[in-house]
Amino acid sequence: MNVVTRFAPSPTGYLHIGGARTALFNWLFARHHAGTYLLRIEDTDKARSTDDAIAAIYDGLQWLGLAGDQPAVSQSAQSARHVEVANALVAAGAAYQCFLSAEELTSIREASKNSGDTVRSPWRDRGPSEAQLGKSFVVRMKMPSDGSTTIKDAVQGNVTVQNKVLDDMVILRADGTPTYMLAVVVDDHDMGITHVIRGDDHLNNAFRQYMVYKSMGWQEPVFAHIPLIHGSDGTKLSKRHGALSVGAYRDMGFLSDAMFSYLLRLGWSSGDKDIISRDNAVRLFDLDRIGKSPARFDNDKLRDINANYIKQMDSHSLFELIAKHFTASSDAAQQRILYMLPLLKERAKTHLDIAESVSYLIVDGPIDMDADAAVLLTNETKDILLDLNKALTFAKWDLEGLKVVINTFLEEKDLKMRDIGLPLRAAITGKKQSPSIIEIMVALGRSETNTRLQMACKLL
RNA sequence: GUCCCGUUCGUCUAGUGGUUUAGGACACCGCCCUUUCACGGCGGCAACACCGGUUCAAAUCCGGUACGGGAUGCCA
Repeated sequence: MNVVTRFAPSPTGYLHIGGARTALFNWLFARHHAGTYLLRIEDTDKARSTDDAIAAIYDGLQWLGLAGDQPAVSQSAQSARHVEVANALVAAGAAYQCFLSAEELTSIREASKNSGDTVRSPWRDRGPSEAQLGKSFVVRMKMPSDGSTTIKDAVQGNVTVQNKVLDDMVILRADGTPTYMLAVVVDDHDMGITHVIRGDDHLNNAFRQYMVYKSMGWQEPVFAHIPLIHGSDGTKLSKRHGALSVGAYRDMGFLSDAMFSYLLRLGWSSGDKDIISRDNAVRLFDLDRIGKSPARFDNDKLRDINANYIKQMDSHSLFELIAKHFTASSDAAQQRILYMLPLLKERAKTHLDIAESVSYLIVDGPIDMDADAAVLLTNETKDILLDLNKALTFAKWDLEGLKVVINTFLEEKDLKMRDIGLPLRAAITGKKQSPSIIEIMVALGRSETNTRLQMACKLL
């Protein structure tokens, strides 16, 4: 079978984490089966849909490498077709016109809540001859009142509901526009979707939609309802959990591949593997490896995965990433950063961590001194550092050369590296923490190191 | 209320009736490495929601309870 999947977001906001993972699973399943992955914008609710949201969704998908194989279909553009199907459904007796007023509906709902019975419109049993001409109506599906329906869900297994609990959903609004419940079925059918992979908040809807397939004599797709992603406290992901949009994670410095890898492992697994490349994911992905319980979003784990990807990056790619976040004052500064990058990336969770920590490599001449670093430079330590600076005059300026000179200096002064390491770092970087200070001296070069030691150690 | 789904360390998960003293990863703690912070190495803490049943044997199968989630919209 030629597999066709789709990701069908409603454009009411940015692409959020949950949507991104749904897109990912659809993309992966299609790729695994050498099928097609399509995009559809579910904008049947015109009031809530915006162009900005559509752009943001495309942007997020693009970043994750989950753009559709064909231009996205706009659901609202298909409304004539949806209406046509609705009319066919009415003609076949599978749907009916309902003239219930808002008040009547409310009281029926009220009554059904008390009795436990499903909401039913009296109009489902009235013939077309009783239609109230000129009055507005909606079109509802006529759900069977007995028997049961079983859906073989690829993730949830066999799920059965009694048909009598299915409500007569509205498929055409009073203004004649189609609802999502109808549009989703018609579009999935027309687009030849073979596998509907979506959030399990749609599991109940699947039974209602199933009736449309049956009434139209259409083959229903394979359903795969995947559990939603929850926040760290186990509740539905919402604003108070912090960032939700894919774009926000990109802005926080997370790599596309890391996000891809993390999202993949949220609810899906392949043995013990934690970090899975795109290629391997395509090769390994399968619906029956998707878990049935909701996963919580864990920022620490994401950061760890991202750190792994950062470590694997080559220096030049990494430099391009971080270079957007500062302006190097000279070519020399660029060379210093390139030299230090292998060391810097070992200690970073995101490339932003690196960009924020290299101020001492960017500038030439005097550097900004952090307060906690400044206190390490007492008059006593300044004297020692100035002496060291003199001793450095004839050092061979590479890692080994510097080590030799510094060790000799320490022996002569009867000191240990721990006695001068911190002040030396403070004087040269203006910081209390950094990678190996000797490596930094190598990166900075002789004259820049001398300058900084002299500037920082001027006695007051 | 009714219907549907779920429940293994704090978190993501491995586990598909005996291979399990329930494994890995993140987080946390300790030790080592070390000029600092990290990284890395080693070690530690820590889970089958509960109650019954089936079976020689159950985290795994069945039933119930509890808790969580979803649906019950002229939203998607």
